[in-house]
Amino acid sequence: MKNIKLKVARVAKDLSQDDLAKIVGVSRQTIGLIEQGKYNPSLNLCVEICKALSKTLDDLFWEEDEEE
Amino acid sequence: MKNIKLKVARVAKDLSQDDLAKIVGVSRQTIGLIEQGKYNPSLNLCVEICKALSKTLDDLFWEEDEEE
DNA sequence: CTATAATGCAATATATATATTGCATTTTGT
DNA sequence: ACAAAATGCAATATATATATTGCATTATAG
Repeated sequence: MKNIKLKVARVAKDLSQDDLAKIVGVSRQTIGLIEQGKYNPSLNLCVEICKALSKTLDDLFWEEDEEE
Repeated sequence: MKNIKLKVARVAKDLSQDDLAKIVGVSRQTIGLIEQGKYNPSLNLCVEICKALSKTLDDLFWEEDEEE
């Protein structure tokens, strides 16, 4: 499923996908695909994204009820 | 770094690595290596582990200050 | 309305998470 | 002390996250 919370947190910091990608050291596509829910990032990448956006894992990546 | 919180949460539920592995649908080695901090699980796997242990991502996988 | 930036999408290539098997070592129960 | 279970470790194989490039589309600024 799409990760709206991530997108909101990113735009709240006035960052483009490309900006965030550079900060956390991945490609723009990776950020885009994560926001679109098209894949399953690694824990380390999630943590880096959280730090870049001043959030925690639960803030951005925890869904109370998830379907696949 | 080793994930002590994961190990503690697992033994608190009286589960072996193999038990937990079966519940979340991965191999025993995968659980063992995550506990030893020898790799970087996917977000989906982290979420499944959390659910199996009645914890959240922040409970098991968030470290306030991490070094690599 | 037009230029530019931001995002989506597709294809191929690479790195790495995960599976599998087998065995060694440690831990636990009796 | 012994048996059984739990864990660690190593090698090879596979699936998939991620990189890279290029182009199409959508949003934003002038």
